[in-house]
Amino acid sequence: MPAKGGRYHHGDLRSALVDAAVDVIGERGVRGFSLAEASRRLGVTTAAPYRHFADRDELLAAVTARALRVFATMLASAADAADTPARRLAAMAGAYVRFAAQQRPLFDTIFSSGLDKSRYPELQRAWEPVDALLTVVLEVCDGDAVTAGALSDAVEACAHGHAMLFIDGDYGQGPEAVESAAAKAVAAAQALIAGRAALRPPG
Amino acid sequence: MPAKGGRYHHGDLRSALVDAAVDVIGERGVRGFSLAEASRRLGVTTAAPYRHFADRDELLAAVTARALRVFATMLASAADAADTPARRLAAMAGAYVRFAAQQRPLFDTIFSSGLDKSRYPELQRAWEPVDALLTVVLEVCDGDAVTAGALSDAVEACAHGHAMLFIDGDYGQGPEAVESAAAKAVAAAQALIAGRAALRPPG
DNA sequence: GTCTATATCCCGATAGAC
DNA sequence: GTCTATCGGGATATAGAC
Repeated sequence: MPAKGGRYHHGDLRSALVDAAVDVIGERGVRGFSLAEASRRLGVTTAAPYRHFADRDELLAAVTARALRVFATMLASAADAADTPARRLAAMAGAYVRFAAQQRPLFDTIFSSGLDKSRYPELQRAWEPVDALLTVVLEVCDGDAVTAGALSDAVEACAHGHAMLFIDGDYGQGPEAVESAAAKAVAAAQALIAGRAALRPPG
Repeated sequence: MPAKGGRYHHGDLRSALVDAAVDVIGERGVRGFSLAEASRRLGVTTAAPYRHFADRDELLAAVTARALRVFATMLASAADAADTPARRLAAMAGAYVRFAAQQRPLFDTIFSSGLDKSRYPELQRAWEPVDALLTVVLEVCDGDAVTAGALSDAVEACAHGHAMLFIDGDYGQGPEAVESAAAKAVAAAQALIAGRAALRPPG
């Protein structure tokens, strides 16, 4: 906590800036984020961040990396609580929606930052644990890689779509709407698993 | 066409501004859009738009309304080309993805403008034709409204998710990637239809 | 219906002091 | 490692002339 109007000397401005950025994004959206505003909230001048980040986008990348760690953790713990591969996959779809709802600034940052991912190797690395989690589909499909790839895409798309529709307010607001949306995502994943024969590419 | 540096007197600046806005959004994204830039491209001053729109957001709302009309048209013509309710639903999922790919500025505007929809009745009206198209699911489910509602949500979410993943570049670029992504959305819709029994809310 | 001119605000980024 | 000071740029929006 910086003293009001005082200087900020606790030596972890870098990390504090990431926190502040999340707050700003939560209130004003990704597009409303600015280095200046984050600095102001910490009681430092707008010049200070440049000791720790080359520019605005680099801070945004740091926020994204943190967001992806949280995301992967939520998906993993949902998967761990289920007892079959199919249930694990469905549970991750539900966790996907809950992450969007409960950590909306992080979700927005991951998917709407507008950052050119290829320019930030840090981000590509941060995505890997998330992608790895989707490999459970291989077990669901008994090692059939073609069907597994299709199922993986479909479940991911479906979970993402439910998350977006929830955020858009189509399912209402409040904790009960979150659970309702998550349940829809779980059910859709189960339906996709059940109907996965239709997913195989033509031919 | 405004003369270079000349005045703009053709009397349809309002409509021209919507066109220009689409161009700007196509090049810089929704968040890069500004009234000033759109004005500049038409050779008018930044004050001119205020004769036609109260503020920046009102122009953005006009763009969104136009985008929704195009969207509804694409979905409808895809549905018309299919011969069974189930195929119509699946065809709309494919058209959803194609719209995102072929009319990306419009898609972005609809889903990422950050506009508070409840404040623009014009937008709520513009959504109605799109929502109405999804009622084909009732036929797919033989009038079972509960399953139909769940199936409708699932297909919409899935199509939306595939569109987003395509835009994010996860499926590659180019016309062939578009068709691939659209095919995935169609297949996913079919899988959801096939597995729709799993979609019914618990109980 | 558009222009000129202007007021106001915010942002990113840098140089140099401490 | 942070501050002071500042530059340059771009946006929204308004007032008043034509």
